[in-house]
Amino acid sequence: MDIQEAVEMDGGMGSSSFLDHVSAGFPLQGIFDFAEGEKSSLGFMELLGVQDFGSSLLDMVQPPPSTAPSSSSPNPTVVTKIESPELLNQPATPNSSSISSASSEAVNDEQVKVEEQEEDQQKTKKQLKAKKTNQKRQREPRFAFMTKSEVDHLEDGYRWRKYGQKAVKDSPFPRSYYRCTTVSCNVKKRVERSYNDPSIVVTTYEGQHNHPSPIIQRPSLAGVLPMNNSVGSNFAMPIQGTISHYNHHHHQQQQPFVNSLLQPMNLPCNYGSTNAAAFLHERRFCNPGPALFKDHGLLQDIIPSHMLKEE
DNA sequence: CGGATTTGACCAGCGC
DNA sequence: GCGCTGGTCAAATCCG
Repeated sequence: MDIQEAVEMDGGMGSSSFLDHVSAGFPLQGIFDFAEGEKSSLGFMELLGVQDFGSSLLDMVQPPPSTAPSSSSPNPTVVTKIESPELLNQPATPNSSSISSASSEAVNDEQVKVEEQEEDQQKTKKQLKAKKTNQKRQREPRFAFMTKSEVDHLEDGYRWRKYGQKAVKDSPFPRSYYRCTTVSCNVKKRVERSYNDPSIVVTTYEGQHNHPSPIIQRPSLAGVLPMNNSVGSNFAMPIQGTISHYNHHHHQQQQPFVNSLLQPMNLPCNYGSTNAAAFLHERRFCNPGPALFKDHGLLQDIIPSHMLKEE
């Protein structure tokens, strides 16, 4: 399974290529993919419980100029996409449109295309599935990270127990299923490798942690990790990896689900690193706290300066 | 010995 | 209805 397929599972990646962005030398090789958009104005960040940095990060993660027509202009197509009939071809929720308008700042045309294609491909599955699962399984919001890493199971500050592994169609790499080991925390994640680029690990999180990171709580780590001031957050960015976010519409969950999205969350962090330095970077963004990315100094820790958008 | 991992079986959803 | 696939379960196994 390649990345497209991998993500397609969650986001319905289409024929175009998210992976192209990756392999094309995307500076950060990172994309926040606010494909689902069933959220408020901060999209992924809000999903992650990050609320204070406004659109700066969203802007920041825009692709390089080659793929981003205009770094400063909002992208209306996102809204179009999000509110496309495909997506709304589900039992409409009162919050759908308002939430979906959210992430428009964060993505560019390329991303929108990808997202549209994903959704096109996935819409039928999702919607049909949603109808059926509406009564039974409650799907949690999902988002996926695409991370360049040599290790499959990336350290994200939480403890996971593997509960399954499946061979994935069209991919030589199996998909692993993990559950948060914390009792009463039903967060799951799936980890799989892109077969187009085996160095890329696709990690898909499902659900929200209802507890602090056990690693953060460790004194030894706490002393090392830069938890001071404004860098606190519930979320971490993969340093070298490509980030793809798919906060799935699980419309079958309707209102309760939407509400959950709008709540501050203690979502997992994802790390694309295997080295200590990167881990420290990552941890800092994983720490609970008010403001994330208050200054460019922080941003520049992880984002090339040219990726930073003037605010 | 307890917790984590492995792995085959099972189930549900979906397309044909 | 059948087969394929994703997702989960749970017994067996591994490991510290």
